[in-house]
Amino acid sequence: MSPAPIFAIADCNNFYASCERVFQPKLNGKPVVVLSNNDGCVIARSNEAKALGIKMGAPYFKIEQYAKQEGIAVFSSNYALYGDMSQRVMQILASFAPRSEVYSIDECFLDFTGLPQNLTEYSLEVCTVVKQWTGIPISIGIAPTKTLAKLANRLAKNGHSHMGPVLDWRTIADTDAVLKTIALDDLWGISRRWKDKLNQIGIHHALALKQSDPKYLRQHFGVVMERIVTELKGISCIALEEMPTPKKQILTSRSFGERLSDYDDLRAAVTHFATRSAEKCRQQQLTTQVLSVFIHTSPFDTANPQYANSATIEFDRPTSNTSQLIAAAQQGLKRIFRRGFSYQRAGILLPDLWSANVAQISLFDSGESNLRSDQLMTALDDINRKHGKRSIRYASEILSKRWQMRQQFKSPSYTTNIKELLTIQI
DNA sequence: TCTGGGGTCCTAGGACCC
DNA sequence: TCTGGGGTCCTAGGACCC
Repeated sequence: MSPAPIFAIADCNNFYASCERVFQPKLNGKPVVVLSNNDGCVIARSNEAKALGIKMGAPYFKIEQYAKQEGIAVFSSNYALYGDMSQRVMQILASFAPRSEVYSIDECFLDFTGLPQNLTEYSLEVCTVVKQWTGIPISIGIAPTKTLAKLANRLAKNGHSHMGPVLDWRTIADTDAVLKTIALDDLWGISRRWKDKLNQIGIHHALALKQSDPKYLRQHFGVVMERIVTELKGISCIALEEMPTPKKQILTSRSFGERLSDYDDLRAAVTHFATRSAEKCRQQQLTTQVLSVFIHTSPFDTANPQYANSATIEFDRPTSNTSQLIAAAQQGLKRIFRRGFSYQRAGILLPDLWSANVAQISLFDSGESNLRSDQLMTALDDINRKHGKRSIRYASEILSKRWQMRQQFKSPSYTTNIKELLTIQI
């Protein structure tokens, strides 16, 4: 019989805020927040910012005054930096376990099954090494199921562990007493709506959920809830997934820095999104059979007329060719664009992806023209990698820049752009 | 004036076939 | 033409995650 599984989840504390601090150590101990794209709302907060009452998702314009008054350091999001820091952290974490699963930009599941070490001490060492080598503080939760590991991690983060940033669920004397104190929406996979629905049938905390009948819950909530209950009981049914599963869809979309009503501005935006989508496809060695382009006005702008529409274009054969995606995107946009609206957002969705290797070749295709266009795309990607993103672009993308995001407080891309290296003055 | 972006999974219901 | 069951495929929408 194989040993009972042991999962750990390592989670970077306030990840985006911590990344910014690595390069500005004077911000240690100070409140820091990071804003979403377009500097719209708060998506990451240091502990000090949380203590000041800054809420996750708070619109920036509503807290701007307060932030200034309290001396909160504010950053636009810098995904080049966070992505690169994430890779460094993940690489270190993976070296501490036979198997690992990168779960999100700041979280990684580790398989600790059968390790001979004292797992609490071992995990404390992992935290120390990650902090020393990257500057990023992490917490680790350990348990027989992913759901309980996530919970243990949360408890450790909130200071409920005697071992600092690490909590092994199995060292807790009375786990049911702990579960009784846990709100339903503090569990992985349960959000406000389900919490309310569970409340309605008399389930008010994690212990009550654990003790309820999985089959009954399956009928009313589906198989996802059944799994959560089973995992709370300590029976693992959500496995570690080492191999990242190939993407099933690719979405590239943005809110604009300002409202747009001109066709040419939207065309430039949509061209950019199509270009990015094609690049993502090629990076992941995928091709797409279908492209869908959508535009809409702001749902918050109730004073003006609303409009939203999308158009879907099918290709003769699956492709990842930038020119083809742009052509389709512009064709679709022409179909759905209406004059007289203030557009807030547009995007490109590729909902039907194929592995580039198994892409079917249509009967009437000449193999040679495919090869030539593949070579052209490879050359394009190479040049842009070597000389910086966007060195070579399609003309219709650069006709307008008005759609671009507001990023008032963006830090340099210290680790990914040679021109933005950290400089130190002595 | 100002409210993110990119995903996944599951389910229900309709269309269609045998 | 009618009746009925069972299966598959597709899509839209709802729920969740970070």
